[in-house]
Parts: sequence; structure tokens; C-alpha cells
Amino acid sequence: MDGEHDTSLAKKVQVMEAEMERLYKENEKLSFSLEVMTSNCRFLHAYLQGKLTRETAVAPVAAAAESGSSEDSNKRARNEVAKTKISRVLTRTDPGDSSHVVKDGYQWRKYGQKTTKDNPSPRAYFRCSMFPAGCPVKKKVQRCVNDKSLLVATYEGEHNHAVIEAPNGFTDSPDCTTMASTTNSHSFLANINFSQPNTTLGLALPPVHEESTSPCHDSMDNNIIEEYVASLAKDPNFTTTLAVAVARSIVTLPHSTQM
DNA sequence: CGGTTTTGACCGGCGC
DNA sequence: GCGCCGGTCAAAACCG
Repeated sequence: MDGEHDTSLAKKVQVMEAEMERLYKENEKLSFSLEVMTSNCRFLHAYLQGKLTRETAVAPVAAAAESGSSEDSNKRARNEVAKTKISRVLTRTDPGDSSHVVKDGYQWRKYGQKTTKDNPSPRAYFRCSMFPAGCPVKKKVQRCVNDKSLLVATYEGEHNHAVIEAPNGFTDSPDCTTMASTTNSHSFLANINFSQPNTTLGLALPPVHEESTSPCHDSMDNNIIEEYVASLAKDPNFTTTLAVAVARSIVTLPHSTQM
């Protein structure tokens, strides 16, 4: 790992920790998400300082994901997940709105709905219908058990065609805030992509492969983190989504077999 | 009329 | 082997 870059990143993580502490005190409702965020930042901090290995840093984070998410419970730890690309998107909607509409730029056809054991909200199943000849992508949409105003969309597979609508389809409504985190078995990449009327920011943790330790890191990471922390401080109405988004993005960091 | 949604039935994996 | 559960199918209803 690149020592100088990691030191800088570690400082940023410290700033994030401090900011999260402040937000924690400000908003009781966010306690769960912020606990996860703070915990994850500490593990990442320790990891960056070399106090933890990749495996020990990721394991508690994964455990936090399990405890915070109603879906993908014990039995869902089936190994097919590692093969296909899995993305998870959180979308804030009107809590009274019972629809499962997550505008992401693609056209979907609903093929089923189920009420799952650990979440009273029904889960809807969609297939991509933009390319009927065989787009393999599926989507599951279910309301978050902890926050009914959050829609959790889980995408499986990759589109084999172009998107029709604008790629930033996440910005479909003024108060729609979206987090996307993408994982697969070969990358170590977490993306947060928020869109608010006056706020757009992102955080990307670069892939950490043994053959690409430092060259791919650049100063953009630090700038993005600074922007992210600044926006956390400025926009109290945005904290819920940010908290959940950051927690989700961190906890979905995939395992890597190499440090 | 064609595409989409709804919803009960069915299937397969998993734990006991 | 049985029951539970998540995921999918398919027929009917719905809609533009």
C-alpha cells in the first residue's frame, strides 16, 4: 500500500469519524446507520494504518451489513452471488407511496411479488424489458425494514445493451436521493452517487489489488472525501440518506483474497 | 390488440 | 422425508 496516500486517507477517515459523531448526536433516528458508519470507518482506519488485514477489516463490516439488512439472511448466503454482478441501490421515496418504482434509466417488467419472512413489505421482482432478446439483468425491489421511506433495489447481472434514458436517471425527482454500491468478485470498488437539487457528490474507493497498490490513487479521492464531509456538515436534511448510503457502501465492499 | 401488472401455483434449495 | 422459504411461472386482468 502507498504509505503517503494511505496516511492522507486515514486523516480523511478521522475527519469523517468526527463528523459522524456530531451527526449521531444531532439525529437520534440515525443511530443505527451512524453506528455502522462509525464502526466501519474505524475498521477502515485501522486497515489503512496496517493494524488490520484486509480480511479482518472486511469481516466485521460484512457482519454489520447482515445485521442491518433484513434481506439476504442466513440462508441467502448461497454462493451464486459471487458469479454475477450485484448492485444495490437505495432510493428515498414518499413513505406513503407503496409502489416499487426505482427510475434507473432502464425499462423493467414485473414478473412476481412476494412477501418475505423478515420484512412485512412485499418484494417485487423485475426483469429488464428494454432488450427482450436476452438482457439477463434482474431487479428486486423491497422497502427497507428499518426505514419504510427507503426502497432497496438489488440488481443482478449486467445489461448487454445501452441505456435509453440519461445515465443519471437517479435524479428523476427533486427529493430522490440514491445510493448505488456495486460489488463483484474481482473488484474492490464502492461508489456513492448522490443527487440532490443542489448537491452532487461521490466517493470512490479505488480498487486495491496487489498489482495496483499506489499508481491508481490520485488526489481526487481526497477532494471527493472533503466534499463529502463538507456536505454532511451543511445539509442536515440529507443526513439520513447519507448515513445509510455510506454505511451501505462500506459494508458492501467485497472480500478480496489478496491484500 | 399488445404490453404490463397481478396473484396464486409451482419448483428447487436448504435445514431439521 | 418434510416443511419452510425465496424465486419463477403463467393465466387472467388491466391499461393505453
